Amino acid sequence: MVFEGVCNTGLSLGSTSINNPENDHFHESHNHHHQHKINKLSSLKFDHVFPSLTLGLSSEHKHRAPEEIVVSKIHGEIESIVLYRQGSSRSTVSSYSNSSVKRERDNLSAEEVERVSSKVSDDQDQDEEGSARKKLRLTKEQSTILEDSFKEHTTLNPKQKQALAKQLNLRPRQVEVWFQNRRARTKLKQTEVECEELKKCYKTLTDENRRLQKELQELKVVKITAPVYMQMPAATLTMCPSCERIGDGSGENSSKSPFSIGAKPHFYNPFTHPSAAC
DNA sequence: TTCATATTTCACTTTACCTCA
DNA sequence: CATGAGGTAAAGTGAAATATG
Repeated sequence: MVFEGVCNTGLSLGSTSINNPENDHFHESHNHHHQHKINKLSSLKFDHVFPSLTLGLSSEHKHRAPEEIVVSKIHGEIESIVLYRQGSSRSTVSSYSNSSVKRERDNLSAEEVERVSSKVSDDQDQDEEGSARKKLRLTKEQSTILEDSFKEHTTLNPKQKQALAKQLNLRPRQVEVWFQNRRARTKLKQTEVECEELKKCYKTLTDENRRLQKELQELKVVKITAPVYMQMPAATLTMCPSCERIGDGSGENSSKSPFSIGAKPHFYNPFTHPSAAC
């Protein structure tokens, strides 16, 4: 049905959850549940792997650079534990920027970017204590690679995430956040497109409805002023022998229904009969 | 089967940064 | 040049779904 094909935009309420089918035995903690997770991680028993391992994590302040723990676990065994610290020039080369840096960056080589980044990071080290969080700005190169990756797959499995993070010199969490936001942007755009389609559909149906109302009014007037058969030449009228209804014997409709009146049915159900535009 | 816990994703929100009037 | 408004994107938060033991 055309209405479904074009007007069914797929808009629906409710959320969907996409599970990653390639989910393996790799686990990573999240910043956004950081305090939460740290508490949980602190209670994890790593003793069988690292008998004397202790996680010396400070409690997180909301506006303080959070640490991140990445626990790689392959086939049930902990392979590595990586501690990241956002905002530290030693832990990440990624590109924090201030306004001047951003303007410069787009025209810089990777090497230069790194230099600028470390400059910024060094600046940040000075006010690391108690400073507000700084926002990462991705370089053009990083964005391009992420976009390319997104074209291939809109979700990442942990291995892909890890590899991409390594390639881009970002933390896995940052790659993950980028994909989350990218998916959200895609969805928003799609919703906007669907909204426009629905608006068009609505307009078409409104026009159709107006036209049909007008036609109905005209038919009512005709019915009041004279019976239909009175307006037709007598020669074109035939009488149904069984029900004694009158119809015109001419035209294409006569073959289908010799007793029908009018050339075509004008009353559409938009949900079963597509309107012109939908 | 039920329950607790861990992980991932989503929707929504906050916040830093950028652009422009 | 300074500044405030508005937009955008990175990151934070809580909840739901799902997997696992």
